[in-house]
Amino acid sequence: MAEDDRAPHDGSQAHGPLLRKLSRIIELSNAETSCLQALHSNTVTFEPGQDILEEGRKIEQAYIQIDGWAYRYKTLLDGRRQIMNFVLPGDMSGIYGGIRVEADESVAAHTRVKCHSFDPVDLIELFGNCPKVGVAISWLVGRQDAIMSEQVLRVGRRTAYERTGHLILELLNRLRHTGDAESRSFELPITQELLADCLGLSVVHVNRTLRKLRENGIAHVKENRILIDDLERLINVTEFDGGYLEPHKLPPKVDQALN
Amino acid sequence: MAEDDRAPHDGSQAHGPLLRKLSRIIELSNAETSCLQALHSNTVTFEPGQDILEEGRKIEQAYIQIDGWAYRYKTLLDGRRQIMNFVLPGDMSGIYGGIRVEADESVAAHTRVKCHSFDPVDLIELFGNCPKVGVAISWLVGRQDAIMSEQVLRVGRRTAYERTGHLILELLNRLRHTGDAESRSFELPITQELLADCLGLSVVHVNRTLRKLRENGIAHVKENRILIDDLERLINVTEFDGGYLEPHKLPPKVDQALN
DNA sequence: CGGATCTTTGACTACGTTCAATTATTGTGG
DNA sequence: CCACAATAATTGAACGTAGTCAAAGATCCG
Repeated sequence: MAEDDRAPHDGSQAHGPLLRKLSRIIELSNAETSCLQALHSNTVTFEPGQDILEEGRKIEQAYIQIDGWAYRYKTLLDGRRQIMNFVLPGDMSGIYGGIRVEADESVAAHTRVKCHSFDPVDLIELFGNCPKVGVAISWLVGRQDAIMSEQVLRVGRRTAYERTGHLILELLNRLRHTGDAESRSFELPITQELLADCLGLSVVHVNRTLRKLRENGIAHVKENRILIDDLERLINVTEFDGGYLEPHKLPPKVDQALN
Repeated sequence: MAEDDRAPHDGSQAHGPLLRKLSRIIELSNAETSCLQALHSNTVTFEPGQDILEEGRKIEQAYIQIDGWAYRYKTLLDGRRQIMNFVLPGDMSGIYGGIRVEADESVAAHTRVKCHSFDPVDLIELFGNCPKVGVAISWLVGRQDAIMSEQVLRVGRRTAYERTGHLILELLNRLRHTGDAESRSFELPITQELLADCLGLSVVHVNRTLRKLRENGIAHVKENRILIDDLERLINVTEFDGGYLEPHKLPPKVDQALN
């Protein structure tokens, strides 16, 4: 799991999970790459349980996550908590810092989390100086938006069973984009309580749902890994269509406009 | 309700709901304003029920909504539908068109909807040519993101009663930013079925929830208007904090960087 | 006026929650 | 290396919020 971000996974670029992800949708020149690399100069580590950003507080730094699992969440006064989404290697936090002073959500590290930090205001300048990188970042933002959208559908209209299965597939696919998952399994270093707070369910019910998934021969958890036993059926049951996660090449018109 | 976008509401700018909203967070020069105005040259009208964008199809046009209610939604195969969010005057649709070819969600007009349309690729160029406008648009994107985030919390962790009340307050506040709501009431031209699909509830339950809200003297619907009878209590019950909707001035550092 | 759509209510059902207790599993210090 | 504490997973039983089904009013509109 712990990965050296200088070691390429499979012949792709050796610049860490963010560039690995971006290289699939847009071709960056050396100048542009180093433009992005400028955001990679600082490294910070957060310990499990530590807050990376806090709802309502000023966003001092933005982050590019390299390793570990974090999550974006909100809470209600009586303690109910909702996780919007997990933050995985290659994901960014706090990018609105230059524009929307206060954080709308909290972000916390669940495992030990390693990330690069930078001044969110730099991002604004980067959009001006390096439009192609701006487009790449916008693509990421759009993708996050699509993920959020699936999250609303999941929590709002899917049953507990569908919900759980669908999230598993989303995580599988997201992790595969950075080389952090095998074809049918991945490391899931989180508790059922986190899962519950992400799925809008109680811990007890998550547990029962996972059991049903296991009993049906669809997927099971073993030693902090999730193993998918019947991928096809899981896809069918959850109506999973990974299109929203996939990198598409940019429209040619845009590529021209940028060169 | 139907409003002439040349007629200022209250001494603010007379350039339609988008500029009215933006003028609260960022000062735009004449050059910048006309930069934005370039997106306002075409006008389209959609009839009730008509699709503005369709999930999975290419995004041909982006839109700035001037008037009417639309909604972004997704459906499951058996007909379950989840509304991500309502699209109100001053909101944009299809802005990722230049970057993410296919639409991740559908957008449909509920009332008659009037909007300006433009080529989403123009938006990319605009970011390069007119950074201040880029920042303004990014602010809008960030705000949408925050709204989505609240939607996840609402649907995932709030009770039906809290959910319904919270959405009412969100709509009230959003509409007030464009002058489309009074201080404690607004035109709600939608059916309970739409509300249900937004709240992740059944129509029947929405109906019962609205009744409870009415019986408790908190809010009631009359002639397609929602009237809030006890604003303070509604805010308390729903733990509503409108911060995520409010325009904040940009950090001074950013303002400098842009001039 | 008549048909269609929307709202409202009742009765019953069920999915998921809560409470409570038991059984792993993990981590820590002696 | 084990004992103990703490955390996490698992299961049962009872409950409750919200869903489904069905039917009766309202309202809208041509």
